[in-house]
This record gives sequence, C-alpha cells and structure tokens, in this order.
Amino acid sequence: MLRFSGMSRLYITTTIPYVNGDPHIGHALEFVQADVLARYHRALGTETYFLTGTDDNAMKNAQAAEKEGLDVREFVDRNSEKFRKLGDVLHISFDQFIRTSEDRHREGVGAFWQAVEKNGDIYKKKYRGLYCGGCELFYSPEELNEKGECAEHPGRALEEVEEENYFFRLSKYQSWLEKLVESGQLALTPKVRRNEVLAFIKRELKDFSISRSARRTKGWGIPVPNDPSQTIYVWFDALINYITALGYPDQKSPLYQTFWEGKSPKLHVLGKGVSRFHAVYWPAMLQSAGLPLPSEEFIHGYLTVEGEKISKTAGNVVDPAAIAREYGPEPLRYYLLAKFSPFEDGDFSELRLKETYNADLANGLGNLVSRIAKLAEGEEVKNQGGSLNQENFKAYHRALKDFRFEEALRFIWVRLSKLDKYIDTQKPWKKSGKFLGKDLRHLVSEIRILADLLEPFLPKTAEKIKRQFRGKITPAPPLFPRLRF
RNA sequence: AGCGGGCUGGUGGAACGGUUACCACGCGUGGCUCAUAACCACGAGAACCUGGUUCAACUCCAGGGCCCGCAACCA
Repeated sequence: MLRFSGMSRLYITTTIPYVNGDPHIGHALEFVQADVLARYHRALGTETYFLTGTDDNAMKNAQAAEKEGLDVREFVDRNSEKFRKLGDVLHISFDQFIRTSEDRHREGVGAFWQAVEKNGDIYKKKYRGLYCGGCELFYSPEELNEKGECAEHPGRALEEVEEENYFFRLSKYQSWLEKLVESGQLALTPKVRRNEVLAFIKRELKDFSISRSARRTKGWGIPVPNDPSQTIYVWFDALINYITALGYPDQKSPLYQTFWEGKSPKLHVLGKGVSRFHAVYWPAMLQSAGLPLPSEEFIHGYLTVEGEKISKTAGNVVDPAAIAREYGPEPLRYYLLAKFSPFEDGDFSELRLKETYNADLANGLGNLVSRIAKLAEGEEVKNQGGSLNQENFKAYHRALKDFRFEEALRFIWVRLSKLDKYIDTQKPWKKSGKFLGKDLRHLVSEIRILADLLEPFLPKTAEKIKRQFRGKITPAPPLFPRLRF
C-alpha cells in the first residue's frame, strides 16, 4: 500500500532485466504494472519520475554473446534496444531508460563501492567452490547430477577452485534490517513476500561475495576500484542503477535531490524472484553508503505460459511485441492487468487473451461506446466538471493504492455494465426532445468519466473515447473489432 | 533433505468461523433491436482426501495426496 497519500512526488522504478535474450511476457507484465502506477499518479498531479532500463553487465550476457559469436558490446546494444522498443510498443511512459554499461553508471558504482569500503564493510576472503570449466560457472552440490557433473557437460569433472573475492559485510546489518522490515519503514507488498524476506533475514545473514575474478568475467562488467583483477558482482552493480539514473554520485544533481534525497516515496516494482536483492541487500548497501533508502517495494508474481514455466533457454517464450502486433498493445495491457492477481503467479494463455478481448473490450467497452455514439450522433453534450478527484471514486483509488489493478478495472467495468442496463431500460432510441436529452447527458458524461478512469490502463483508448465525445459526437470505427476464432 | 506457495462450478479468479459460497468467461432459455451475431433478464453447475477443534469449517489445527517455485546472476 502506497503511503503518504496526497504526496506530491513519487519515484517509481522497474527492475532492469539482463539482456541475454529477448523480452518475454513477464517483462511486459512488470512494465505495464509500473506504467499504470506512474500514469495514475501523474494524473493525480503527483510529480512522478518513472525509470526503467537494462542490466548490460551480467556475465550471462557475455556468455550468450559468445554463443552467438558476437562482440559482447554489440550483443547487449542489440538486445537492450529490444527492451526499450517493447516499452514503446506497450506505451510505457518511462521518463528514462538507463543501461548499466553507460559510463555515468559505471562511475556511480565505483563511487558507491568506495563509500561502502570507507565505511569498513568490504573485505577480502577466500571462496571455494565447484567450478565447471565448460560453463565457466560455479555450481552448488545440489545443482549437480548423481555423478557430480553439471547438466550441460556430462562426463566432465568439476574442479574445486579457490579464489579470493571481496565480500560485503551484510551480517552487520542483520538486526537493523529486521527492524527496517518489521516496522514497515520499508513497506513490502504483499505480506507473503514481506514474511518471506523477514524469515530470510532472521535465519542469519551471511556476508556475500561482491566480486568475481576478471578472468572468469573476461573483463565484462565493472572493475573493482583499484583492483582490475576483480569485476564487481552484477547485483551489487545493477541495484545502484536506481540512483545513478538520478545523477549519483553527484548528490547535488536536481533529479537526485528531487526524487531520492527527500522524504517522498520511492517505489521499486519487482518480481518475487529478486525480492531478496531488493529488500535485503539493497537497503543494507545504501545504509552502508550513507544514502537514503527506498520506501516501498511492490513485488509481483510470475507468469507461466500455457502452464509452463517461462524459460529463456527453452522454447516457450511468448514475444509480447508479437502479441501486441496481433491483438494491439492495449488489449495485451488489459489482459495482463485485469486477469491476473498482482501478487500471485498466473498463467498466460493466448486463448484466454482472445476471450477477454471479445468479452470485455469488444462486447463490453467497445460496443457500449458505439451504442452511445450512435444514440448521441450529431449532438453536443456539455462537460460535467472534473472527475478523477479522490472523493468520488473511493474504491477505485483504494484499489490503485493497494496495487490492485484487477480491482480498479472491475470498478470501471461494473459502471460500464450499468450503462448498458440504463440504455436497455430507458430505451433512448424511442425517445426524442428533452427526454432523449436527459438520457444522453447522463450517458455521455458517464462515458467521459470512465475514459478518465481508464487512462492509466488503456491510455490510447481513453484518448480516442474522449476525442469522439468532444464537441459534435460522431460515430467511429469499432474500438475493438470482435475476434472470430 | 531444506525453504516457500497452491488445490473453490467446464475455465480463470474472489471472499469469509455462520451468506441462498461471490465475480467473469463459457453454456441453456426468454427478451430487445440504439450497438461490434453485440446488449438485458432468468437459469443450470463447485470447496483434493482423512481426522480434529467448534453450537457452526470452504475458512482454524493435524496427517496424507497431488501440483508448482527457490536453492551465489530469474520480471
């Protein structure tokens, strides 16, 4: 639940995916959810800054590039661009798209490292593990098959490798973190995730390794300050994007001052798989560096596709851009927002997308708009005052403050349905004169209000509706032509 | 092994210690003709198993079954 209602500023971020492959439908979900929040708060008059971007420095990116025989730089440029494009395709209203390979970020990470180091929270320690020369990765014993080999390279023995890495003194922040989460000073939504995080913290936090040997990373990533033989661990690096995007290490930069330094809410939107990094590592890192903390984290569930786990390496990746091309970006947005729990896992199915499209968008919203437009053809209906104010639509606002996108949409659809009933009982097509006029005023002003409420979810559709009902009302082609299948 | 989540009509979801168990899709019957074979009304159809707590359990507890996720780079 977003606190500080009536707030004047909001910083909102998505996580930055690593770009070893194409964007999938799960990325689209997070984009869309964060976008609704950003658009909603902007509409309320909140000064909102919305950040997204990509993690270019992951070792997996370098590995994937190598597999394709591409230069790593070229490879991440190409793939990062796909994520940025997906944002455009889905009408994601981000204010900035950051890439962790940018110099300003690298510089910020270096400064951050040094701040943490200065605070005495970085030390060197030997790390020993099982290393597969084929994958060039460390594995834990549980990940190996009965013969003690990794799945990719059966028959190849793993070597026990010891290397010296830098570690972050996370253990020092144990009780501080516990209090941070328990008190709600860092608000984690939903509760299940909060409890999970809390349980993880209480189990005893171990210091974690924040560097890899440059030999293993092949120099891809950000070098440890004053020790080029080590590359900064990708999570330590990636999380810092949330502030380098605002200008850090320049703490005087206007963006940083406005959106990070002050008391205004800072909201991270993320998936359940990375909650540990965001709710444990990140606050501790910031505290160590002496910087302000995020105030809220909204943690969404994961999507399966037709019942299967999304796997970047397996073949079941649904390309959200292709779906958007086929059905339109707004139907995809609607489906993701209306038919999934914001907090739990859900299953993406193209069949259900189509059913939803016909039932809710074609038969519901689209048909209703056509009905009203035809009934009111040639008329002009004077506007009836502002609509989005918080007094009027309490359930809608409450839903959005609680990240309940489906609920907010249900609120709108209930009202749409009431208009259909109204038309049926009033039979305006049989009326004329002032009796007709009264019906039309009601229908048109209500549809305008609903367009406003719809704007964060379906911005282009809302705009079309508003345009159609501005001035002399004219019929228009169907907003969502019915699908046959 | 460990940690976590789940099991509600055909499908996808919701709520709750006491409701005729809610919503949407789909399905059936009737109505309407402004509308995108759309819309409206009515209807049929459900709690994984076993035990316990309780005046009362879908809801709480215990055991079992099945499914799913995590485990040093997954949104």
